[in-house]
Amino acid sequence: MHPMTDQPLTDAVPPATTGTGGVPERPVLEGLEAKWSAIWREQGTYAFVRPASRDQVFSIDTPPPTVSGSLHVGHVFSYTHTDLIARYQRMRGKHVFYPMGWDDNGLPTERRVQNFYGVRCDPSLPYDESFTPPENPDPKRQLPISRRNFVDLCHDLTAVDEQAFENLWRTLGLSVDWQALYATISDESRGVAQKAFLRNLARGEAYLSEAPTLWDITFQTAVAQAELEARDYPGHYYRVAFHAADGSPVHIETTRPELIPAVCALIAHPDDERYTHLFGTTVTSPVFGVEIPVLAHSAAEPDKGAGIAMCCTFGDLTDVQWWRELQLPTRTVIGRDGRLHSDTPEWLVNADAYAELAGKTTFSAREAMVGLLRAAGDLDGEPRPTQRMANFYEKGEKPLEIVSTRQWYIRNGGRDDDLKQALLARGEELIWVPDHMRHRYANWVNGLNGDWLISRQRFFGVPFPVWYPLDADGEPDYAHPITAAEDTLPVDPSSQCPPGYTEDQRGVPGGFVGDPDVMDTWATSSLSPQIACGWERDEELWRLTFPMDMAPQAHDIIRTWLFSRVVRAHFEHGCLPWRLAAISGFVVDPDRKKMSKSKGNVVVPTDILNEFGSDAVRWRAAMARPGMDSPFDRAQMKVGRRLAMKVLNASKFILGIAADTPPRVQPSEPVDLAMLATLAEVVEYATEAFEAYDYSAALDATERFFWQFCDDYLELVKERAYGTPSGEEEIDEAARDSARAALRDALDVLLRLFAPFLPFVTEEVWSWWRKGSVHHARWPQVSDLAAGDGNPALLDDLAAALVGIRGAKSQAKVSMKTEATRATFAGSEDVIARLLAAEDDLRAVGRISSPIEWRATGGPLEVTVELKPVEG
RNA sequence: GGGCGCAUAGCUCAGUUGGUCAGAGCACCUCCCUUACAAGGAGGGGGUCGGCGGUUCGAGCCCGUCUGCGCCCACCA
Repeated sequence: MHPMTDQPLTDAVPPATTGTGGVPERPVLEGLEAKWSAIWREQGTYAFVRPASRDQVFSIDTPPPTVSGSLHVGHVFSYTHTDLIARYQRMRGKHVFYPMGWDDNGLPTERRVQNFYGVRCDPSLPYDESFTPPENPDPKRQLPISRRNFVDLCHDLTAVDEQAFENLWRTLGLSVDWQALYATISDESRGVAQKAFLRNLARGEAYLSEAPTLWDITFQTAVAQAELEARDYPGHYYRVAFHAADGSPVHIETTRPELIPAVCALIAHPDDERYTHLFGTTVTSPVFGVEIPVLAHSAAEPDKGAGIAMCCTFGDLTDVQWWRELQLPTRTVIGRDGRLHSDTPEWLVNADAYAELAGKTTFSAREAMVGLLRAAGDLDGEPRPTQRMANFYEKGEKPLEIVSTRQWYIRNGGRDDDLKQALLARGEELIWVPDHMRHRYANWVNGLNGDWLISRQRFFGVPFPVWYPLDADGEPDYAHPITAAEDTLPVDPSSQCPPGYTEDQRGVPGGFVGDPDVMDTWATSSLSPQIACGWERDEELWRLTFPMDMAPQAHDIIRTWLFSRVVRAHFEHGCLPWRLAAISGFVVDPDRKKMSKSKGNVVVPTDILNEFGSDAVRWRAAMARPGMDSPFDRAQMKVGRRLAMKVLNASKFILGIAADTPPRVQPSEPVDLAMLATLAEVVEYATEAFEAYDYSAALDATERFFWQFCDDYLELVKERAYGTPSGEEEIDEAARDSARAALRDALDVLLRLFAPFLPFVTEEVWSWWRKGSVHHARWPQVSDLAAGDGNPALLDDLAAALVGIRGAKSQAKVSMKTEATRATFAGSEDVIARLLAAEDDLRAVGRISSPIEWRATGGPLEVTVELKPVEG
């Protein structure tokens, strides 16, 4: 089925073969991405082939990117980091399960569809079969369309977006198995999300509750704690007088005077002597004359504002706490659209004044309220400007309101200490790379103050698979939801009817109504392991891949995606969803600011991939260590490009000399053995580094060796390997073949060491002389290198000797090919002894025409060179 | 306010258990068009390893402390 993946791992040094392409005259980087990504696709190079047992598998919970968003270099870097590990594991012989997912449901897609097509969803409209989107969309005047038409457009647009994402990933060379592709809006994903939800519900881990909820007035949906973002928000302090029974004023300070009609208590700290005499008494509110109790609560902070606060339903989360713990009445004035109710609240004593506020936005109502307070003489002094932090929905632009709504929750330890401790223990159990990221998890779990709100009052998402029976008055019975049977999933309760009912009973007394909400996108993506690994749909795949090996992701979604997956797996399977979390840093702009669209500092990945090539960009990504933020620097890309080019050129050179060296020919010269011994150390080091997920260290060691290999070793053995000595000496075939065998073996190993980082050039070179894909070649081992008793120190000595020779020529400002008529090497006995073994190579590279003089001085290496005077 | 991380050449960063550890690349300067490579090659200048204490025969490396920077969380009175 997959010819490339079914064949055994390539031997370290297979019989020399000439690849189909052969070595080109002038190798180039251009076109390698297109060429090899097409071949990999055709040959199924990265397809997951199921082995017999779990321990042969390395499975990866790939982050499903939000396809309605745009990718920037940060994504390119972090996905590359995952791919480096995947490729390493594959070369180690693991069957790598590396799926890709598209996160295409949810609010981001809805927003993009609204803007792209100039439409909005109106669930009350009927489906229009002949609907086509407006030709000239006007984002300001969005065309209302039915829910089904809207969802159709969401599917249409995500399909286009997903193709662009796939193309980018293929160009970047991600070795994902595109057969294992999933989308969070697919039937399968919806089925998994609904099934997991029903299981949670049956076990009491999910529940429906009417409670104060953080509410975004723009999107008109509830949002979860994990989606909050505290931002600076300018406002004013208003000093407002309430009135005690004896008429004396009690001043509070507020930034939201428009909430005065919603006040249900004044609250101060029990120990605050300024207010102890008022506890248990009542005051009347300004303008509206409502009688308000003055109460004590320890959450009141004496040094904040006036030290006594007005508690409204609801201004902030502290209000919710007071309202709950002091059992205060609910006096809601702000609606789901963020405007004050048009109807006058019945608890207001002086109700007429409310007409000034009714139907207004909070902003306008505030202005009007200040006018009323001023007129009543209850505004003390002038408003004072202030800058405070307010909670925003991370995708929203207006501060969140708190409104009481009925929502679905999943328990997450926010209201249950036993569960919290169990989830903290899961965080302890998980291996984190880098390790300190575990603190962010613990920090977040410890700070939870409520369960996980998963329902959203939106349209493009996974519906809740429940209906509610309607009583004789047509009122839903929320306490007894009708759940879908597992074998009917996925279901859409707005178009399908519950078991035991018929469609004509929808919405009529005694009938039923479908739950209108959808799950938040995290409620689906929290099940990415269950979706990708075939939970209860493909038992064999599940057994082979779950729990997964690695969860790669960036640190910003530890509190959302990582935590929610832990919660779901803990409930459903009683284990972690993976062994290890690999946390990537961000790519930041040169000023170390996070890249974001609004700052205009985003670097478009396709641009740099086109300009420098994928291998170059991958090289730069690999330089960013796990978890470290990395500033974007265009100049660095050039370095990666140079490396990729160097691999092509050096390989071409080596293969021109050594491609046909028979396998039985083994290196024997001390210089060659020294080089191989050094390379063996690199193999050892790089392997250890990869085992510790430190791809940067593996690359660093490989690259360091490679440059020295090119600059020194290649130059040293060039002439010997050619077998064309300049003098009249006879060709030493054994010495020549030693160099050729060493070059052959070194290249073979180097290509494999570089393969995870530079998949395109290494595959290209591999194809010149090897069969199969380098990406299925076995990861190199020390035993691949016949280094014998080679001494790595010799290579360093030679490097120092070369610096001496080259330095002399450089200082004389002459060409490197200038003849040296005399050369003296003085140094410690050890060094001289070692260098003596390479005398011929040194003479060749230095163009030294006379015998070298050696002196053992015991001091550091000193090189003296006499140069032939330049003629003319 | 709580937590975490970082501070080494102009820039980006390595420096594994304390003993050639003062390094690499970029940038900069000089030179070389050498038959793998001019989007190249060779050579070179450049840092009191954030400050102050301490442990030690010896400290970028360990401990304490201070300063600066970044990130996460909390913070609408």
